[in-house]
Amino acid sequence: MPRRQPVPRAAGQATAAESSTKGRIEQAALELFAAKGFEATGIRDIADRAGLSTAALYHYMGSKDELLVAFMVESMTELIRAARAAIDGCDDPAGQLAALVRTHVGFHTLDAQRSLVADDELRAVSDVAFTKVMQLRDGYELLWAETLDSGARSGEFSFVDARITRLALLEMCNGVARWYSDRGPKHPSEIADCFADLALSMVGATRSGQPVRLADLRSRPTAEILALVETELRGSNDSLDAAVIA
Amino acid sequence: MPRRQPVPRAAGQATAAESSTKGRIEQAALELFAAKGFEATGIRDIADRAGLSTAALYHYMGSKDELLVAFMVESMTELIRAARAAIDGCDDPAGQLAALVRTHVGFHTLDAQRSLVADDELRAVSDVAFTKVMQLRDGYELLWAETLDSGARSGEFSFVDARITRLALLEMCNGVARWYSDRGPKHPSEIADCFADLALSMVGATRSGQPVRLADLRSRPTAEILALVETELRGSNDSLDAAVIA
DNA sequence: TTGATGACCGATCGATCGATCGGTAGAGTG
DNA sequence: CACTCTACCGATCGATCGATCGGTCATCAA
Repeated sequence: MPRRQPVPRAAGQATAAESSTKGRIEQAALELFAAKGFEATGIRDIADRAGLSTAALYHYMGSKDELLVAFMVESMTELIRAARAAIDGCDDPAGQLAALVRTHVGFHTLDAQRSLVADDELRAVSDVAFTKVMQLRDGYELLWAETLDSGARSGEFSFVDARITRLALLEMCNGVARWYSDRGPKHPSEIADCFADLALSMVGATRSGQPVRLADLRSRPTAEILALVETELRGSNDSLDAAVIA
Repeated sequence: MPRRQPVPRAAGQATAAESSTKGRIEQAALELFAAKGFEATGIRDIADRAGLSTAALYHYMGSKDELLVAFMVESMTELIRAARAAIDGCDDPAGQLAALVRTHVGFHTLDAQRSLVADDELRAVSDVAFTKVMQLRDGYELLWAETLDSGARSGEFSFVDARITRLALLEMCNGVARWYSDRGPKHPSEIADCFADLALSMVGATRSGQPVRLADLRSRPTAEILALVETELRGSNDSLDAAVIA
């Protein structure tokens, strides 16, 4: 029975997540976690999909739990970085909100599986990792809270309760990863734009009495924001290249 | 070791879900499914929490899967009935939307655990049950789709895409069961009102050019809608009484 | 040619899974 | 008193769980 050869890889060359054995394992695990849930996915399922034995899995990973935690930490870290970059230099609340929403929705469409797992499997991780992921999430939600607060203070936004509005916004945007399909009728950028308008309406964004829409904003174009998201996604999907470059 | 006596129960008397052994099992299972997820919950966990042996469990239930499916079918059926009752006699789209949102949010706060399980564990049920639950859910979402469509046709609503708006609304409302706590600062009725306003803003509800809020509607009061929800919840939480009455 | 290293596998560990068995205690019925 | 029924329980079933063991084969540097 032939063994798999080590994958030749030139430094700096772009490498898809599935081309390395470790990448194949992560991709297999991600697909199964997203489709069946973490608890319902066995290591034999992962091994089968990756085309390996269960023993070989442990040559590349620590444990099933560590795999999940890695997905979550990576996902949240990249999302935070993308969001910071998207609102950077944007000082009006409406523009910030539109940037946050489009970044979040872009992330949840372009990497729907990892986003879904990161959002929904928190209860499966142990106390230590749970705390770490929750801290990341709190930091991310702070970006939203600050944007909503500044909009409310300046009078550009009007809503009854900031906390409830933030929770509603975030759940609405998280939900994208639950129904999005790349075979659906809408491109991620269309969905992102649509959600930005929904969010602006939701918070009652107005300027000189008139409702503000995405088209009215002198804001970063959606293509630019999605490019930011893709940069973050590419950054971790092949951590090998990052190691080579460093 | 003393055996548990059969619980004496007068016909028609109100009976909390936990007072019968079957009710205790369902309550225990529900709490665990909601907290840890269906797959992560073992029948030994359920038995321990209900104060029984695992063998005794099967005196009252068919299987772990049947328990889950029952939760889902009950939950969806009651939600549909409550929603139909809430929009009954309400012919303006804004009033219908406000009724749907408040019913949904009421349901997801007053029975947060069952709502959470019904929404999030669909992937754990087998093909046959999956189809059945999906049909129920499709029927429910049709109520929302029709309301959004009629509002768009009449010009009272304005949004870019009806499907995306519906999905965003539903995910936003489903999310309530994920963060609601009865020890939180807001009463279910306050959350429901807040969400109704968010939804009306989101769909761009206007009347003669002015934004429509919940307070502007000649709509069923929230207390009345929550009472409808509670009636539905009471209806199934003690199926024993229903059997006695029938 | 040898020795080290990376990539992997077959076999198997103890634990836990959902579910079932043959029972037993006690209340109710005739 | 005998019988039935409900309400359970201890023991255990085969299956599957995540994880680990001691290997084997191929590559490559010395």
